Amino acid sequence: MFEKYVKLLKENSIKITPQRLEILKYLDENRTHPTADQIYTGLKEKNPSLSKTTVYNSVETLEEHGLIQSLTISGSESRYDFRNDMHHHFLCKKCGTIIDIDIKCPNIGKMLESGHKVEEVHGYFKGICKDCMKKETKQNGS
Amino acid sequence: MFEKYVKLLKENSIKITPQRLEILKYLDENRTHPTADQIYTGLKEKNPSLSKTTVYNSVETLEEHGLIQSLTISGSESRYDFRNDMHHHFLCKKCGTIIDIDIKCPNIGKMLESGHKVEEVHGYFKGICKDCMKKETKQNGS
DNA sequence: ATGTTAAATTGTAATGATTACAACTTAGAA
DNA sequence: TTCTAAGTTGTAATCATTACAATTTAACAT
Ligand SMILES: [Mn+2]
Ligand SMILES: [Mn+2]
Ligand SMILES: [Zn+2]
Ligand SMILES: [Zn+2]
Repeated sequence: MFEKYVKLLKENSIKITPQRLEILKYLDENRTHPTADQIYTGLKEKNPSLSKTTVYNSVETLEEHGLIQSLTISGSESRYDFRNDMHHHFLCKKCGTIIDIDIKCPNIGKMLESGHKVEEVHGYFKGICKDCMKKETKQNGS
Repeated sequence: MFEKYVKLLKENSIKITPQRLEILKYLDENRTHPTADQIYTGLKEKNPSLSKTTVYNSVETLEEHGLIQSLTISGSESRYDFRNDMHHHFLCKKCGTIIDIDIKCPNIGKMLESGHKVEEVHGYFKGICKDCMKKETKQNGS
């Protein structure tokens, strides 16, 4: 059940705790880029002793070690992503969904020449997602 | 003094108020991507009656009309940019500076094919800026 | 120029996400 | 099994942002 996450934590010399395992598993199984609160609520029922502070502490640790990444796409709250590889995101202003966009940033080469040391790359698009566009079209009849 | 900003507001049919003119001028003259609080503090002395709520209201209006744009690069607070054209940013984790990166995103073409309606494009790089790298090199002697 | 009114400004209070902190618990090493 | 540094928990504090109601004002019509 948790072997995969135990392995991940061990490989990164992070202490193995039930809370961290649950949070990792939740993020792995919920690729919706959930907020800290969504992680907390999603796990609280099966883990009644879980504290929201622990969720914050855990995602911070996991991010520091590069196991997960956090997104500041929405402004009001951080979102967490099990995927730690570089990829872009699309935020739908209508339904709030955050979609993975699997494209590489071709600008990294230029950034390396700039003299700045690049450690993170974030690409965010915002607009109306495909599904919401379909719904709009239906309503308008156009 | 303010003709430029009066013109901008008029062109966009936004009511002209002293506060909006001051805020626009501040953003034009401070291309550091300041926070709402920095705008407020920067103007408060010369405009003692200014309210922080007005700063929030004003930047919201200005952004809605496309006169300025807001960045969610830092996570903890929004930053405002007089430039409204598409460009990328670099956030230095050491000194906190946000630098304009004048490159276009070559991925927009692909996004148009995706079926999603793209309204905003944000590209953020994070790391250590050129200046902070120089200082580090001096210290390490390497 | 004056009056009118919808919109803008202001100050304060409420909200909501995140962090600080101190007491308690536990994972992992010896 | 014992020990202890690290992790967890609950609560309180912080900080950015928003809500709201009273006051003021920009822009338009007279
Ligand atoms: Mn993702
Ligand atoms: Mn900029
Ligand atoms: Zn949508
Ligand atoms: Zn720097």
